[in-house]
Amino acid sequence: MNLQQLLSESVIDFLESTFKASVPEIEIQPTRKDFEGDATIVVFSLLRYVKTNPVALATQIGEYLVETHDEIERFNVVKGFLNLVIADSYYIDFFNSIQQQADYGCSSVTAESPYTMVEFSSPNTNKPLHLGHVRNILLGSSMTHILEASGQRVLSTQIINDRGIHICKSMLAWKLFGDGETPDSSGIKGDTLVGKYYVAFDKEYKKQVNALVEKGIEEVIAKKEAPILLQAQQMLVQWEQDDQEVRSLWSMMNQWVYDGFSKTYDRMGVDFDSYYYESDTYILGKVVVQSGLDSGVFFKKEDGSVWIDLSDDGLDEKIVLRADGTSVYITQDIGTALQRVNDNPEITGMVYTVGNEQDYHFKVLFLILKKLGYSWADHLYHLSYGMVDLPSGKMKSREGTVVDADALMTEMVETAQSISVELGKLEGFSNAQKQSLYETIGLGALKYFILKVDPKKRILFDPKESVDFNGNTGPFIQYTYARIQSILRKSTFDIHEKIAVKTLHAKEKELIKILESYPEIIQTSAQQFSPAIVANYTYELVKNFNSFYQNITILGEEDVATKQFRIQLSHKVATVIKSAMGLLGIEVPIRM
RNA sequence: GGUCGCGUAGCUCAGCUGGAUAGAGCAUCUGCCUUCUAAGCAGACGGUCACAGGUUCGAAUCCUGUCGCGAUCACCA
Repeated sequence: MNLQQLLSESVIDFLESTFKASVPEIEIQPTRKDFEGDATIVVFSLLRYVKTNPVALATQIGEYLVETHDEIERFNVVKGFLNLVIADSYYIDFFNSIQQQADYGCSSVTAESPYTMVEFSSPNTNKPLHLGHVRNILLGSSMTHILEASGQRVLSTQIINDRGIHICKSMLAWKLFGDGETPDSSGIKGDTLVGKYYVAFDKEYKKQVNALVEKGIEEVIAKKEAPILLQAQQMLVQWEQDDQEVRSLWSMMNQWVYDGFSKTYDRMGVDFDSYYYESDTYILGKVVVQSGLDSGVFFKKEDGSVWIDLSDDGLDEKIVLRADGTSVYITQDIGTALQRVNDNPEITGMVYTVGNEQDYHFKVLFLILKKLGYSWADHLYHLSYGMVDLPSGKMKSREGTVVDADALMTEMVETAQSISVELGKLEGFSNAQKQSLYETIGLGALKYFILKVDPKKRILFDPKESVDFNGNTGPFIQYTYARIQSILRKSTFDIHEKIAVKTLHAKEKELIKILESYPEIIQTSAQQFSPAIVANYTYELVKNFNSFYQNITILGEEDVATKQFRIQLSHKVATVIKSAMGLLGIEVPIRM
């Protein structure tokens, strides 16, 4: 039991025995820094149970606690606030207790732990990943780490939208204008190459539409009847009919894209435990629809289309199968969900990382799955996030106003390089070391920049201003970590040896208090599906360490015990920084 | 129009299970590199927490309404 719980129970007992008041809970919060003390009990809230004057009550509780708990050194009362001063020995003991724990903050997993599948990225196969995917991937990937640290078993996955008219467009354009170009022959990354033909299709399509309009055909009709579009549609039909030539072209170009994606994922440092392809799962939903039809969850209209009535839940009627028996989007999602549980029967829940423009879709999907009666349907979560906007407005892939993920990473790494060079850092490093550091710093800046913002909020991303390296940023945190490593390198102490310190400097105490809250931060972050909580916590820890670092001598301390304690404290701060940054998928360098 | 989300310093964001005088970074200005890495530290300046009501000892935080921005309300995915 921690001190908070101990004090809280103690106060409850005290109020019970002295005032015959049964108080359900005592909330203890950190004391504001302008007041003396470490923990504060707000007595106002107790006045409901004990009719008395707040100051008198606070004083009584304070006296009782000082008398009964060695950890409470003294107290002061300001209005209805009881500020408790906790003895240094408590913090020192606490620090010693966590000092050896390598995985401090993380909960262990048992066979009974929840088993969650996290879906993220989920790209189309007709174009490269862009800035929007970057946010998605970073959020989803980071959540897998955070959920694991909070004590869950986690599987990461993605559903790849590998079928449909959009891929046919790329395929067709490649056939028409490609001249046999391949990633190998051109040296272009596979996904980029396929994306190039998607743009080529659109260019030709627009040209044809304009030509038709000039001939006096209405624009609406021209858009539907441009020959190249009809050809693409024909190709889709051929695909569905299993036409050998189309299928093999499709396989080949999709493979190019996967090879390209996998390079991007590698560079970002993310991976997946499994992959699902819509071409495999789009039929499965239909089976579920049939069984739901049998059990009365769905109903059929005269034209043969299948619907679900969600009006009792405040939503509309929703179609789940077209009159011609083909799937709609939600049919596929139902099928995919089921397929995943079939493949991994132990799954107890799923997380979908998808932009907030699909909030309604997931509300409907989850409700349908619940109505179908699946046990895991109670643990579905839509990790919804805001769009990434550019200063120029919305990103449109067809208009070339997207920020390509690969180009973005390269740009970040180059920025890291030019700033490093300008500052004259990294002298004496080999070229390979430098390059690897630029990569770590540039990507750290990008990842942190995106993850520190509450997922719900929109991000305005200005590529020109790029990303800052000062203040609440990835590089600042990495830099602090590197400095600590430098101290540890220069110190000759054994970090594991126990030492006896009697009193704490205010900055030391502050650091220990922040370390104390780390396990709670991980849990909150997991519950709220927000890596931003971990990110902002890490910044606070780092900021406090920097203040400590600049204002207190560590290596130069005369008193050996104090010196050693400070080194150990620094070491622990470093391990927590590394752990927290690991949850965000960000590397920390030993030197920079 | 219905539904959902957002609105906090000039800018980018924390804080939101109700607590004391509202928190950082950037930008602007002051100091601090012969001393553990100055990508840093210490400080100054900067606020009608969109607006109006309500709930109560107490509201940026909870409730209602208004305004602004965005998303969504397809037999698209």
